[in-house]
Amino acid sequence: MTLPSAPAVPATPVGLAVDVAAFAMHGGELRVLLVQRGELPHARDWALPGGLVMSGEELHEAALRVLRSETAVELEPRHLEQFHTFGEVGRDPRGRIVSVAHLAVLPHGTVEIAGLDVSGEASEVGHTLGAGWLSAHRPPALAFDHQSILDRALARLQLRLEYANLALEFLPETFTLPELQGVHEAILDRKLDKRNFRKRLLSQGVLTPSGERRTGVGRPAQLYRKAKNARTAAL
Amino acid sequence: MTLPSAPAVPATPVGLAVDVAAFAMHGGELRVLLVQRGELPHARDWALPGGLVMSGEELHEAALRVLRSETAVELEPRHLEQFHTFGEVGRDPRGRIVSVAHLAVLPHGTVEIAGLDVSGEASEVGHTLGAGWLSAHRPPALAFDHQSILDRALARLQLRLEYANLALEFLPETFTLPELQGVHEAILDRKLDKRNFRKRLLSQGVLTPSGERRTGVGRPAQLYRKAKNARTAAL
DNA sequence: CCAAAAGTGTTAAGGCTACACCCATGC
DNA sequence: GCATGGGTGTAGCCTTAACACTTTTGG
Repeated sequence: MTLPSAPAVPATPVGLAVDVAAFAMHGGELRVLLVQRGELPHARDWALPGGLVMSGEELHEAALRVLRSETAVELEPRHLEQFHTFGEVGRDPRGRIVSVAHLAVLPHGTVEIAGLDVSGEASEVGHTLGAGWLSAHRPPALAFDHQSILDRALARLQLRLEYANLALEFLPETFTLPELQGVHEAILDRKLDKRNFRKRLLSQGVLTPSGERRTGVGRPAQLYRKAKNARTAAL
Repeated sequence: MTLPSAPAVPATPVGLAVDVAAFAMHGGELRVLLVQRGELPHARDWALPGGLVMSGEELHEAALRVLRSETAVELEPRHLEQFHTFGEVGRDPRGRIVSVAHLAVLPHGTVEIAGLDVSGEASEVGHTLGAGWLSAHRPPALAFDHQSILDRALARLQLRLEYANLALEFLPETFTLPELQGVHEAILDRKLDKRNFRKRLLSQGVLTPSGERRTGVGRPAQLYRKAKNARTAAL
């Protein structure tokens, strides 16, 4: 990086922000955390949580901060990664704001604890009318360029199913294979073949049978946990 | 994106920059454009071209501007994409600077025209001692965190060989299959099997024989050009 | 005719898809 | 005993990797 001591054009500061697409499972569906804006522009529209980056703050810290400030409880993501920076000049009517978009994965149970699961009235926190976990594949109309951000977040999440095993981070410590398949299906938004899925996952060696079984309606299912060596990262 | 009207911590502005890893082929080797810094910190060290983003300027425009300001000639990239944003607090000793890193591909002949091909004295332009096209896989020591940026740029470039057909952008309009294979090998930094390479590329249908042949030492080679429908993009 | 580089096919192995029935449990 | 969901195997296809010789030209 070369910083010319006297740039040709005066360098009016550019605002730097983060936006977070935080995903969790609820009722077999993939949900994304959205906030209902309380201020103009786009008042009452839904948006991804976001905010300006502070000067001594790492990008991922800023992402965690905005995530936590939008909900009453302290969300603890299992995975957090930057995936694209949105900087188009006209993307925010308030001025030049460049946003580093992040993808977050929250564990099982998050939706039940933090925020309502449907578009109903949620806890009123911060500068928003409320927050809610809404359908990730069929969200309401979003403010600014947040639909593009969400589209790209979903694409990245789907990539991470293959290369990393990010689906595991959506589940509790122990889980059954049908549950894991449900997470894949919710993320990919399509059905998968049971036998092929089991074959593939078991041959990857990322699952260890816990020995326990989950009982309920129908035949009990074997419980698994993430193997010691299982990786959850990729390029 | 939610911009709280009164952030808890005062939002001292964060500097926003771009850095560019610009690649071109030269002598069967993959080269990257580096500038030798004329100022502290890291004076006389090599670095990727970069600079602050101006307030009305798109990110890709800023990337093009720094690319052009470092070399005498007007470089015209065949491909330019953002690939990661580097924002660690301590990455630049001069203050909080977040940099959106870009990958650029320059066509055949660029190295010969714009800048020297080795680490010798290059044209003195701008705020640097000079610029040069140096080995991308075995570069000299780089300033700041630029080695990490270069590593990641190379990884992205290698990805783009598979999904897009980015290798085509390194070559002149017509080229032979052994030349194309050479580009792949230079980017991947390993040898490929000739028959498998030809089979794969020809079956993709992105190449059209031009009918001409390239003569020289040994048997003349068929010339190809990029097919009309060939794509050069991916996620 | 020799050097140099271009061009050409086959085989084996592994991964992916499609597809239908039996099993264990609770009620 | 029946409803519910869990669990299992095979065959065809395609993709990938390994591997050596012949062809065409210029000098």
